[in-house]
Amino acid sequence: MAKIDRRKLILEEAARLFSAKRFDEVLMDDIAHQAGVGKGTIYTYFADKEELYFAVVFEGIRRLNEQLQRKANRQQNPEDELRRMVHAIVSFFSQNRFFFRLMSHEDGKSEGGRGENRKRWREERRIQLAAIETVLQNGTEEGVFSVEHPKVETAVLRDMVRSVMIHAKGMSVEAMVDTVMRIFLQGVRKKP
Amino acid sequence: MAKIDRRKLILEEAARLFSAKRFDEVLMDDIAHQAGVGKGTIYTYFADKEELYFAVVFEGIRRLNEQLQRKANRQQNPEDELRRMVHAIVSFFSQNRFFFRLMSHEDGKSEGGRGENRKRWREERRIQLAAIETVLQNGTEEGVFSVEHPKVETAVLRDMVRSVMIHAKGMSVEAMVDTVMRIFLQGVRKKP
Amino acid sequence: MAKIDRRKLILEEAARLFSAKRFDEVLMDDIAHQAGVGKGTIYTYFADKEELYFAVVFEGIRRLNEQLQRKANRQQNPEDELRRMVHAIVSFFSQNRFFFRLMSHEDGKSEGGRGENRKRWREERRIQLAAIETVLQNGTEEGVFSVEHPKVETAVLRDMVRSVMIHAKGMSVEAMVDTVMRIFLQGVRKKP
Amino acid sequence: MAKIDRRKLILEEAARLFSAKRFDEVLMDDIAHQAGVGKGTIYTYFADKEELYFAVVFEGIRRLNEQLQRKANRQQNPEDELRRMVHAIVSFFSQNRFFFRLMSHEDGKSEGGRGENRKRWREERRIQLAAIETVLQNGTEEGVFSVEHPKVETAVLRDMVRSVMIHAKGMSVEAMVDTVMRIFLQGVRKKP
DNA sequence: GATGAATGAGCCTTCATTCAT
DNA sequence: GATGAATGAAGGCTCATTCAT
Repeated sequence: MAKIDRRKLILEEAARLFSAKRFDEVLMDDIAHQAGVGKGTIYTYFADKEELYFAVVFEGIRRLNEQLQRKANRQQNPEDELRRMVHAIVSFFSQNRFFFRLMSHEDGKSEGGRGENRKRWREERRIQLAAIETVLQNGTEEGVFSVEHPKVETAVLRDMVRSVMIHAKGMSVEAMVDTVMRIFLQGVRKKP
Repeated sequence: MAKIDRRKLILEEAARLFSAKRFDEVLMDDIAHQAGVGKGTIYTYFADKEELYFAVVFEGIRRLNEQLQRKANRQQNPEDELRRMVHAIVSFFSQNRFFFRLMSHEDGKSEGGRGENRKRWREERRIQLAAIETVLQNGTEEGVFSVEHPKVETAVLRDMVRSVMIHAKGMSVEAMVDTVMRIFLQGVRKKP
Repeated sequence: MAKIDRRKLILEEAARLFSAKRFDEVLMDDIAHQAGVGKGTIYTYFADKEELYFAVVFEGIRRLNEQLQRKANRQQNPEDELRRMVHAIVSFFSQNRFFFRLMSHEDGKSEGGRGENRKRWREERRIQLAAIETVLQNGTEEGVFSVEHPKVETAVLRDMVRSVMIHAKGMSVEAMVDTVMRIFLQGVRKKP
Repeated sequence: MAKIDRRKLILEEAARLFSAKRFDEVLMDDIAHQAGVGKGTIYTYFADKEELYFAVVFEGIRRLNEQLQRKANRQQNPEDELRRMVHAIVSFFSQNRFFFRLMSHEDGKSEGGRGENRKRWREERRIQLAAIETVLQNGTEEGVFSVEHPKVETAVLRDMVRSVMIHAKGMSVEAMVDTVMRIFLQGVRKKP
């Protein structure tokens, strides 16, 4: 028993490699070798390099979405719920630097990938942002938040997390969450 | 006279293509063809594909830095100066979607490029952020801003611009600047 | 079974082609095609065109050295032993015109080849000549030969073989051996 | 005045380079640069790289033939005349290592060069060997030499020179001539 | 199912040659 | 005539993909 799940192994090593190098710099050979499987085996689980690549990206998004869904839908004050979600994102990426880098890459690219993936990519991102957006909107309805363009504010929040993670490498998870929340909630303007 | 500057031509078309597709999806043939020069000509100006790629990236950074330097160093109140800089960034990228996408890609990549480029990349980014950071710090000294981690807040601001530009595609430049400034300065927490 | 040895196949066809044309006139495509293998297969066995080229040259030298070693070390009179070796060289090259031409090309070239090959080339040649030199020296000790510069005389003998083979194309192997031996042993001066 | 003869300059540098490297390793750029002329200038004097290459080879042969013709046709004893010719060859090549190497390369090649050059090459070589052959035949008629295959013995003599020059690098011109003459005239068999 | 040797389409790069100055 | 920037045909090499074992 404990039969190794080759698909998962491949996915993990591919994530590690794709996050560290350009698509063309990552060789199927490398992935196979790192995953400890034969090169042909990869093609048992994934149609081609591109499919594997997107499988990696989607897997990352899926896992994060899972975390976000788990943290959301709780009955509590919007600021706390928001903090919980930011915490979930930071935690997730702290433990999955690969996905973090990967998902950053893709953002904003216009082509690449058979439109099929492109489309799914957008959909997954939509789902992810929707989870956060819901919290922002609930907060607005409760008079706690003041958001003018919910979708934009949502994206900005998520990207602030990304930014802090890149530029505050030494910081603890808690400190990063605090920093994001402080800026996002109250801004940097000195209060009287 | 008015001899065509082939180097510039190549750089421009390369920027356009690299911003739209993955590195390996952009063919030297395409670039040459789009730039209306012979394929060999590219190699007169750039050692290889990678060097061209980074030349494009660095050219974008250089131009933006130029804009930022021009807008900064003015004697005025910090909030206005900050707005001017955010405006400069948004304007620049609105007119140079290529560079925008390109510079996003590179951020956060860990390898890729003969370390040489990697190093220079970091340096260029440092210069860019320093221009913004100075404004934030001046504002803090004047008691207008309240920043805890200047470098982080600086990066966050720049990435907020990036985020808004990606997610608020329809918005006017002014509206984008307003959105960024509003969130960055006062946050989304409803004021009493 | 009787699986085809692709490395050998490639080596053989490469020898044939390299001996007939200039290095740059021989295409990797041709070699692959002639050998009946895919182009990529060549690179499974040889790092690049140059390595293949030298592998061919070295293979030729190695085979000839083998022949020479087999013929030498026999207990017999030096003239007969020498004749046996000359015979071995002539026979070998008669059956391997490729190697013959190839090995001639390289002789005397000063650069070319990553020094590594250059060095090995000299070493292989040294071994080859040493086999002949030993016979000359034994003969000298036994008072049968009169050589002043053993290394030079050795090289001259080998090159006489080369010369006869080039310029006496119609001759039988035996006749060529006779011609070489006659000139080398007694010279062309008319004896009284 | 003293207008530089560009054609000669190019020919000289080309000889130097072609003798040191493989045809494909010698770049027209290098030749132009070494000769201190523009790349285009080469094409004013030579149709293409191949023509330049053969012009170099033929120039070498022509010069050597000139030397041989000058030394021959003298009324003197055959051995002395032969020695004078061997001396001429050794001297020539000692001062023109380039041509030496170059002419060695070509010998024995089967293809390469538009048949035109191939043909001329054979012709030039024939002329060269004929000068030596004449002396051998005169000597035979006078009962001084004993040659069975004049053409072969002639070629062998010339190649012995080549061989000694390669393998007795330190030797003086005189010593090389002596060595060649000794072996060619009396052979290495110990006389009683 | 797993494997990796074999494959060849595809692309980067080189460099002989041209031609506007 | 001399030049060298520009050119693109040509070819070495890579690497995703296949398939016999």
